[in-house]
Amino acid sequence: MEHGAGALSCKGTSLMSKSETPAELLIRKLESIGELSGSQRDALGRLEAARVSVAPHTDIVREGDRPTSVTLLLEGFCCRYQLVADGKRQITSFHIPGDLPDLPFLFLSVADHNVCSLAPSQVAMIPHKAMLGLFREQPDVAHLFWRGTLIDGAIFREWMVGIGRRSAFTRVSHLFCELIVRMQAVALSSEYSVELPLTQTDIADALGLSTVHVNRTLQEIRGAGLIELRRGRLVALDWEGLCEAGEFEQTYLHRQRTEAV
Amino acid sequence: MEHGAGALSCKGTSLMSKSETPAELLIRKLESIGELSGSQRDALGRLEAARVSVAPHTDIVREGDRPTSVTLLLEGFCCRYQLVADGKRQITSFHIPGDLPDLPFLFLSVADHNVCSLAPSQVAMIPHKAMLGLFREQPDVAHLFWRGTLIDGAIFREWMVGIGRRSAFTRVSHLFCELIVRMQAVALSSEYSVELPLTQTDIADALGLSTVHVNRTLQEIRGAGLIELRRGRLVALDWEGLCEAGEFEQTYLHRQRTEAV
DNA sequence: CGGGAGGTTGAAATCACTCAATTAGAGTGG
DNA sequence: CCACTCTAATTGAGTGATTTCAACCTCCCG
Repeated sequence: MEHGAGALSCKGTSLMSKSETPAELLIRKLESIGELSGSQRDALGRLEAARVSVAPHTDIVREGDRPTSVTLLLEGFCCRYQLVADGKRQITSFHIPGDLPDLPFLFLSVADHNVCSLAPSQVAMIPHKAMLGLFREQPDVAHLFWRGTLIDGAIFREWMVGIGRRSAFTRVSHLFCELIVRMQAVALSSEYSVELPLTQTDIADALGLSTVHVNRTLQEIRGAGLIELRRGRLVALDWEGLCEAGEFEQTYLHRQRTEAV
Repeated sequence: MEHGAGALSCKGTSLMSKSETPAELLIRKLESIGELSGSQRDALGRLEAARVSVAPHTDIVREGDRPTSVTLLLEGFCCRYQLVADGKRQITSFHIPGDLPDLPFLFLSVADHNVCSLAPSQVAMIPHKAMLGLFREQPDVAHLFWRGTLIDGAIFREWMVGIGRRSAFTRVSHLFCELIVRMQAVALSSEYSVELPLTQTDIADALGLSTVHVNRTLQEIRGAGLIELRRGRLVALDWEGLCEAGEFEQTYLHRQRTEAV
């Protein structure tokens, strides 16, 4: 891991896909789920943060940890996961740039699950103290972050419904719909095409399926002409059809507005 | 539904199991997951609230609603649930007295799931305005409520792990462990015995199983001498064994302390 | 041009579901 | 107090979705 401390508003390095600062990304994310005033944006810009590169498949938080800072994903992809007795893995969420996967530990203190990177990633680490200071200064910003964690919860519930009550075909389609909409919201998609560095094993562990079955299900979805998925790129060839196949209703994502592609 | 407005601190009616006010219950709940100062307790006591009786199997919130108050469950039992295309139901959480099942809609505005009672229940309805006023006055209390919703999220994740990766036997055992610990935390259990007004269909819908399979699994768990379950009362005959069978680790519940029985 | 991770395939096994009755229990009204 | 009724629990049999196991293929990367 390379470290680099500094203000969250420092300019992005060459690795940033756009010349955008971490603060700008965070603001964009928050504005995709609510509204910010000028002074609130300013306060967010003053957050201190350390910038870190994370190799793929590296744990960022481990069960039992007591994190002292919050991780803002700048680039890449990561997930939350838990392991069960016999070694099986359940991925409980995927995270894209703009997400704060370990924000819950700001108030839960001790980590009850793991967070790890799935692709080479860049993150900004914001000390808990800085977050709490921001919340004291701007309580409404705290409420917006809270809203963010509540949307996380809504996504958990939606996944639960999928794992518990939907067929493999529906589940996989639904996941793709969700990821596309979420990535659109932070402008990480061109049309209905997104970069998706997931293995079939990752998808299986997220949806409570076996790899073999995910493989066969993907072939079905491809066969229905709904998607194309190769080399880490997912394209929805038939968005309407994919939504229908996934029984996807995006209300649970609680977008303020969906940004045009 | 009978209505009755008044301060949240008004004395409970005859139906209250203990002569405890709604505010006292709420304080007890919050203190099971964190700490409150005297002035914070006072502020909680000043919350205005309307008291309502709810018949069993009555929806309290419906998908698409825009609630304007928060529901504090005083007595009884309720759950969150979602329906899928073919009519199947997934219960995403169970709620016991002290819980605020629709708190998320304070910040999400539009309900993305349903909340309904499973038993005859008493609730206190606290206007959103009153909650927001409390949060303005006592930001740390807001953080404690936030912590509560984060624990909700942790429970969602744990359920996801169960539904996705654990056997029916483990899942059912785990659910019982969780409910017993949660009810102990608000002193609703005597020893390892709790009132549990759930049908096998409810359990099935919560765990992503069929009723038939739940029935057979219960027989197995009973057969192993771990529990007794009749007429709405669950008794853990072998607590250690039940925890082991359910692979139950209670860290995810993030108790401040576990109250003695 | 290996080597390795990830993807694909086939066949057999199984957990859990569906369907369809049957039984038990709690509440109701005569 | 007993039929009646409705809901919940239970049982058996047959089915099916998904898993497991094990092999093989493919593509990327050094």
